[in-house]
Amino acid sequence: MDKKQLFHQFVAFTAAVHQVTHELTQNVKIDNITPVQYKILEYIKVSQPVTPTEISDCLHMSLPNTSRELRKLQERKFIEKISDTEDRRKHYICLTEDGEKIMEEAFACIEERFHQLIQHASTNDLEDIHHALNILDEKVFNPKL
Amino acid sequence: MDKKQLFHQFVAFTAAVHQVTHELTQNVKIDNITPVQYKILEYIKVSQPVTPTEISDCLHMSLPNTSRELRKLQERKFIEKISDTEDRRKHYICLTEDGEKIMEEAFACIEERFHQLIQHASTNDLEDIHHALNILDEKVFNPKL
DNA sequence: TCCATTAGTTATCATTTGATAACAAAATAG
DNA sequence: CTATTTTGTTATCAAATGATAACTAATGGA
Repeated sequence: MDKKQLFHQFVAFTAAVHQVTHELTQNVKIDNITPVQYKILEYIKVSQPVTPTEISDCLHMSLPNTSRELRKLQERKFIEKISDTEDRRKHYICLTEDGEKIMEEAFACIEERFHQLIQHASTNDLEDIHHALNILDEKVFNPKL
Repeated sequence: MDKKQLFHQFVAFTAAVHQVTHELTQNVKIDNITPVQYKILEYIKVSQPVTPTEISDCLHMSLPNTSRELRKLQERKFIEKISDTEDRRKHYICLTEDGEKIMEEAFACIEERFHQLIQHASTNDLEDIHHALNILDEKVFNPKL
C-alpha cells in the first residue's frame, strides 16, 4: 500500500465523514442554540464533569470565549458549575436535568438518522463496520502511542 | 452487533475524525484566508471544474454567500470563472496557477502531518487501514444505494 | 512572605458567517 | 411568444465567532 495513495484515500474519507456528520446533525434544531454551543453541550454530555480549560483545549477555543458561551448556557439552565473543594480555582461543568433532556433528544434524533443510514446493512456488514471502526480508531485516530 | 452500541462507537469515531482533521489542518496557514474560503478552495481543488451551485450544495452555504466568497477569491487571483458555452448562466470555477500553488502547498503540509500520524504503522497495518477505509466508505459514508 | 503560575471572568472590538431581498440574464416549458 | 425556472450577483443586516487586554482569586514554590 503506497502511503501517498493512502493519503488521498484518507482525504476523501474525512471529507465524506464531515459531509455525513453534517447531514446527520443538521436537523437537530435545539431552540436558539448556536453551533458552538451545541458542540460544547455535546462535549460535556460525553465527558462530564469537565472544566472550562478542558473544553477550551478540546474544542480549540480561547478560555475567554469558552467562558462566555458557558455563561450563556448556564443562564439558560442547560449546565451548572460546581467548584472543586480541593482546588477552588477549578470549576466542574455538568449538564442540568434540562440539559440532559435536550441532549438526549438530540442524540435520539441523530441515532434515528444513523439507523436510516445503515438500514440496508446485513448482520455481516454491521460486524465489518464495527471492525473497521476499531481498526481506524486504534491505528489512526486514537493511537495508543 | 447491536445497532445501538454501533451508534455510540460511530459517534466517538466521528468526534475523533473531526479532532484529527483539525490537528492536521490547523497549521496550514494560508495568508489571510478564512476557514470557509479554505474549504471552498479545497473543494475546488479536488472537484474542479465546479459551478457555484455545486459549491453551495456541497458546502451547505447559500448561493449569495458562496458568490461573495468566490468574488473575494477571484479578486485575490486564486480562482477563475469560465462561462459555459452551452448554458451561459453556468460558470465553471477553476483554480488559477496561484491557487493551485497554495493548495498544493497546503496539501503537502497536511500530507506530511498525516505521515507522522501513521509513521509507526507496519505494511500490514497500512493494508488494514486501506481496507477499513474502503469498508466504511462503501457501507456507511458513500453507499451506492 | 513574596512571587510566579494557574484557572477563570469580564469587557470590548473586529471579523466571519448566515440570512434575506431584490435583481438580471439565460434557458426552458407551455 | 410568454411565463416560469434556473443560475448567479449585489447589497444589506444580524448574529456568531475570534482575539486580546485587564482583571480576580487561588495555588504552589522559594
